[in-house]
Amino acid sequence: MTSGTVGTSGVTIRNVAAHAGVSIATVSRALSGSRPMSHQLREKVLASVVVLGYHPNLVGRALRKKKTSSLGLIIPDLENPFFSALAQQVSRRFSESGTDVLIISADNTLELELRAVRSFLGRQVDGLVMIPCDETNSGEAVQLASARVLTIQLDRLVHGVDLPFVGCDNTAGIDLVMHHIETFVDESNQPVIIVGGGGSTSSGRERLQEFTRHRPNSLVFDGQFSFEWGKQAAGQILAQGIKRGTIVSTADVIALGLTSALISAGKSVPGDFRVVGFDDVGVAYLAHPTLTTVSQPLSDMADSIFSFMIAHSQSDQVQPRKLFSPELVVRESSPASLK
Amino acid sequence: MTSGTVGTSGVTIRNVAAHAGVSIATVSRALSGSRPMSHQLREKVLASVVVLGYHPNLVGRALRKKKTSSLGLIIPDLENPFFSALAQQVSRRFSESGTDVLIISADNTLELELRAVRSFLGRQVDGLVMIPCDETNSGEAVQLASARVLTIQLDRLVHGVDLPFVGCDNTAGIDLVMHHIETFVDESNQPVIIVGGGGSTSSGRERLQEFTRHRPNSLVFDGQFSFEWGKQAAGQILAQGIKRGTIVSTADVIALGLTSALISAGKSVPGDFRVVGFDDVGVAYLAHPTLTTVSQPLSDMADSIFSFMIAHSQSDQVQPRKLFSPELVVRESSPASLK
DNA sequence: ATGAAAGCGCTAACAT
DNA sequence: ATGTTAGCGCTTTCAT
Repeated sequence: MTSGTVGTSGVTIRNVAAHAGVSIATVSRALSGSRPMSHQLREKVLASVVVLGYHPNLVGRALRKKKTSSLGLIIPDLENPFFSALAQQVSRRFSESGTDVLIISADNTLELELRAVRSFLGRQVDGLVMIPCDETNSGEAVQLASARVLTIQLDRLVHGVDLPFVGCDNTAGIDLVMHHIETFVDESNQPVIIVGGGGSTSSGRERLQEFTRHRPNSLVFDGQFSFEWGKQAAGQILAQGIKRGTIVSTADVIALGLTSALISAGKSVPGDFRVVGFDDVGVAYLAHPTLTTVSQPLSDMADSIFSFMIAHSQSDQVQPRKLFSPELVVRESSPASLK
Repeated sequence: MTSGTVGTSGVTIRNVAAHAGVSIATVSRALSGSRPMSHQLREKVLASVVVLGYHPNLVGRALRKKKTSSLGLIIPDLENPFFSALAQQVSRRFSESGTDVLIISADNTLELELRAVRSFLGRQVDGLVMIPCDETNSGEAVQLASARVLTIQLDRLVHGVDLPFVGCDNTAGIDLVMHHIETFVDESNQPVIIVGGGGSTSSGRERLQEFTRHRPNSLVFDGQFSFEWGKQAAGQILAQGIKRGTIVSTADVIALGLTSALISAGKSVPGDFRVVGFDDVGVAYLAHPTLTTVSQPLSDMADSIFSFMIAHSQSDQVQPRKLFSPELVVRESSPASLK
């Protein structure tokens, strides 16, 4: 091989040093600005960098500095629009400050989630943000992570582990929904029906519990956080001969499935069935009818994660759980009017 | 500090070697199985690994092996459901074979896209898959990437760079749509209107071109790939006093925005306006009415990327562009019936 | 079959 | 202000 023209480049700091006629330390300093140096020499080095097309090997740098300027983000499912939106906010917030956010999807699998944790730990990320897959069974993954790197749980809290958490005040969110219903719904005409997303995540469970606390005698259908379950639930409701109701669900993806199936079955929303969601995902306002739902302050949550990561890397105080207050967004599927 | 109980662990291969009373080379071999060794010794080493809670430092390994067992995936926008679905498929395919897929969102910005490329190159990913942001201006990022690592463009082709590409046969997709229209639509009653997603991406441009080739005299509205643009386009169409039509759009996100705005304005879909999308994103079948659209074989595309990456790392043959044939999915927004 | 030692690319002491 | 050198954690020759 003559001179690396193509392929995996392979031009190192040593090549740059040789080309510029300086030591490798000088090259390093010219790039980082970690020490004062003559302007002239710096220019010379920078010129060589450009000529040779040098790009620093971040692996070498990371090994030496024990720092990667990266944050790992593990999400259960890329296709859930709520998680995507959350990921986008976190990405944006850290990008602004020069930290690369690397995302791995756990594909709703505990095995892949654990592997993602191992991968990120091994790759020496400076911090880890995870939306755990499961309230109890993600414990191993979360514990492992937090024992080795600054870790924060997002949206879902794993049972029994006392670790930093940023999420939404689910109880308050449900209370907003119930207040809306008590104000605008004739429940003798459209009784409350609850459709949950399963008890395997904290947010799912908390929301479901608060609903049943308000309406202990209401019908409850419980399944997963998916469009598909929403469709099935609608089928089950109709199969029971129910003709009218106010269906409150613990996630927009469920609510959208519900609405879709109800309308396909010839029902009117909100005429026959009112439907209320939770999360305010982007498509909620595109649905027909547009979806009444609970909106979470995603951007504030991302800010909070960022602040915590910064603060913690300096001092060593524990972070309690940080809950953000959601807001009710009233749209067509359950309007602010009687009937 | 006494003995690392908490924090960034920091137990290295050397600690394991000391604990097991062997050399670090032996530990390495016990873990990798790269050389035959006595069963007894291996067990001893593995026991120490467990006792000490050792996890290999992948940064050290990568520096030495010049291989990271990771694939970089750059997507323009996490919140676009089509990209999310594509990312999920790619993730799944590579995960199965032990390669970690790390995702960075470019947040629809050329600057962030370039930074993502630099980041992945610096982190020495074994391969890079990118859905470029822009047909022409992503050239720098794609060129840089491909000069240093095996890179493949997904879904969108950057103009003028001759690099591996996996995508959909957009022309064929539009032809399917036009054939559907010619078969089932009375165009004197519902004339074709075209709503594009802008000319800055290859798929957007190709689809638009093929539409206008079929119907050179049709009205054309061009914007971006977003729900919001779909809503605006509907407003523009109605503002021109148009009462009926067959609106073909170059992406589902646009079609969903269109449908939403049309129905809000009191129009019937497909009665007044038929609407056809492209991509078949998950929510397309939840919309009201459900969306007639062109479906891409995402899983096959992911397989193709995987095969190519494997093949290329062995031989060195060039990969031509790989185009997959889409299928038409007929739903309610433009049914297979006249009127 | 096992150990000793070199070295991947980089930064940070430590010299000068 | 600049150069020399040690060493981050790991794999892989090269010895034995």
